[in-house]
Parts: sequence; C-alpha cells; structure tokens
Amino acid sequence: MPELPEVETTLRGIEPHLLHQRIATVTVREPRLRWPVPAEVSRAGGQQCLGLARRGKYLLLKLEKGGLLIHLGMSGSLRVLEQPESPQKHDHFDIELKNGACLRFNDPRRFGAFLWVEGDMESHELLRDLGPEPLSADFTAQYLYQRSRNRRVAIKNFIMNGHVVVGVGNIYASESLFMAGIHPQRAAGRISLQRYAGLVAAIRDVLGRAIRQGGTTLRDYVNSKGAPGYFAQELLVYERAGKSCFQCGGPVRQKVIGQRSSYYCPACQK
DNA sequence: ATTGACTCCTGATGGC
DNA sequence: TGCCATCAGGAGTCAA
Repeated sequence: MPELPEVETTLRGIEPHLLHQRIATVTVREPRLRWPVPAEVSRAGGQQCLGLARRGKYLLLKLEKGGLLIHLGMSGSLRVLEQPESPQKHDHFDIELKNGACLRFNDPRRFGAFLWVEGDMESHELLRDLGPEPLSADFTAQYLYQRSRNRRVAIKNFIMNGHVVVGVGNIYASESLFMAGIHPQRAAGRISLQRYAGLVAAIRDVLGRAIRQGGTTLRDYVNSKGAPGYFAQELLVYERAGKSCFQCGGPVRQKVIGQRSSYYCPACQK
C-alpha cells in the first residue's frame, strides 16, 4: 500500500480536479471497508470542496460544512475519471462532481476507510493524536530522542508507529534504517541523539525522493491517473533478500519484526 | 504506559 | 487445472 509518498502523489493528482469544485452526489456501492461507510457521507452532496490535505496517510477533503476522510489502506487507490466508465470489481464509492468528473475509490482488500467528519477535521479522533509530519520542521532528532527514552520497542516498530511519526510504512522504514546504518531490531531507547539525526535525515531523504518518483509500485499501487510509481528501482534493501548489499556486498537479510517483513544488511546496520 | 499479537480482506504466487 | 499454504504497502484493538 500506499505509504506517505503514495498518498501525497494521490493528493497532488486529485487536488486540481477537486479544489473549488462542487460535489453533486456521493455514491457508495460497496460500503464494506475497514469500518462500514456511514450514510452521512452523502451530506457532501451539493457542497463545494474548499480544500484538500494529507495528514499522515489520511486524505482530507474539506467542505463548506464538515468533510470527508479517506484512507487507502493496503490496496486502495483513487482515480479521477473525466468521463466515468462503468464501475469495476472493488470500486467502493464515487464522488461525482457537478462538472461531470468523478473521483472513484477502488480497494480489493477493504482495509481502506471512507468517513464523514462533522466540524473541524484535525480534531477527529483518528487524527488528533498523530505524531508530526516527517517532512515538517517539527520532526527532529531531538524529538525522536526524547520520545524514545526508556522505550524498548524495536526502532523499526517505533518509527512505523503513527503516534510517534506519521507516514513511515514498511518499505520506507527498512530503507531509512539501512541508510542510517541502524539495525531494525535495536531498542529505540538505545540510540544516540547523533544517530537519530542520521535517521531523521534518511527518512526525509527517502520520502522526498519517493514523492519525486511518484511513489513505489510493488504490486497494485496506482496514482490518480492509473499510472504506477517509479521509486521501486531506487530501493536499497526492500524485497532484496539474499542479494548483495549496495554498500558492502554482503547478503541482504529478511526477518519478521513485529509481524512485518523487514530487510536489512547485518554488516552495515548495528 | 508499553508491548506484542491479532484482526479485518482479496489476490498473486509457488509447490505439489 | 486444481488445491492449499503463504505472503502482501496499514493500523486499530485487545490482553497482559
């Protein structure tokens, strides 16, 4: 799925088509997602879209009164259709605009979400307690260092925790830890301020480059035009188990950490 | 408070 | 071709 770069790419793709446009209707044809899609989403009908934003991996459509919250889950994608064709399998909902265009959500695995938010979106309980944006000035080595003191959780799980920092998923967690030379299983509380500085720089760098490449397409991610992302060719360790480390030439290892596949170089990462 | 395991679901892949 | 097991990019929830 979509991690931060893929959600950001989706946002940039849909924004020009939605901003200042008026929604005609919201059609839900398969409400079974992570949570059942509430009937309230139809309140978006007739409203103008005043702004779009991303918070972590959530997409926010701000309307005149209230807003829509969308999460792509593991396999979700949003497409802009200028001339809507007939819906396909796993097309869960459409946001139809007055101008005839349509924003269509497809999600085979149904881990995505589509929710109505009354009032201020940022104070919604799913967004309220999220950590800082990794590309913002709030995300610093000092912050990570402070938050991690006395924490025994593996650093990989720590940076994948949205309450610590948002947007770092399984791919970019492995990638940034490799770049920073930190073993993914190292206890978060046993990493120095200096090494956190390297990690923060690595996370910023990898996410920034991935956004520039339109995200990573491993299996089914597509952007708002249905095109894949091209960051997969820049991956250093992810899905490279047994292949040579680009830094030392030794074999890249795969190990399950916190129920997720992790990739690292045991020689380069301590 | 922190942690680790479990859960939701479909689809692709590989072994037999 | 079919059947079965395994594995996927997330993250909320629960129990200890």
